[in-house]
Amino acid sequence: MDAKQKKRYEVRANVLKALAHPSRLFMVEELSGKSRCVCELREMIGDDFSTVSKHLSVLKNAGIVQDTKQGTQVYYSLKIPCVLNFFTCAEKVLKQNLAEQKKILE
Amino acid sequence: MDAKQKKRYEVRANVLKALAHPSRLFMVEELSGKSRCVCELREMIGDDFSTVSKHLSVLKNAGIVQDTKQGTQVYYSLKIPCVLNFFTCAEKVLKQNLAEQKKILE
DNA sequence: TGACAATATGGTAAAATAGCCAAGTGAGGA
DNA sequence: TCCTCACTTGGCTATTTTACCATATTGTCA
Repeated sequence: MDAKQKKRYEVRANVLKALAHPSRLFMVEELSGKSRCVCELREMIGDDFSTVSKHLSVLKNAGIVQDTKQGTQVYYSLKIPCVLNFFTCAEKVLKQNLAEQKKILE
Repeated sequence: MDAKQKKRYEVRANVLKALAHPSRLFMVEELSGKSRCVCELREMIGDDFSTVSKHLSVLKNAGIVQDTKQGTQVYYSLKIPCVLNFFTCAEKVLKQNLAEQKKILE
């Protein structure tokens, strides 16, 4: 791998890294369809305001979500809907894993 | 989010986390189509043998790849091909990001 | 059997990440 | 204008991740 190729994979990995956290994954799914303000997400997740805010900025920096101010509130929405495909695939991986674990126990 | 839902997202995030590293992403793409032995992957990546081996075990533990021994070599192959979709989507995110950066510079 | 080749594993130091508290910002209402 | 609400940012510590080196392990071949 030369430097250029390496960079290519780094950049891609960063997108995945941004998604690879339970709360952020939850947010992304929650933002599919409708946009939500930080306070709504915070309530659903239950973490500190600052924690939720930082997670959102990670997603924003990765280019996955976008934000708009509406008065005193900030609304986030999903920018690239295809990230939802990750769920479908992750689900497949997990199902397969479960199936194999069952097989071992039989 | 109750404990059960939290667990659900944790498990999914773990699949993504396994993919969220440049070398591992490279391997997954490289393993699409044909299987490769550790030494081949090591040569392509250029890291230490132990490093490559550990990356592979991360992918294996996540259920993304599988391995078979052939004599003294270990061949890895992709178990769940849909992970390749990640690339397509990550690509879209990146393209969009680039397009926006260009807009800002104009 | 002994030695070597291909991997895996344990240990460890450095870097990155997560989540809390406290302090800062900015819009809207009293 | 001052206060408050909805966030964001900075600072800090605990945890996780990464990648190397050294040390097993395991199969092959002489």
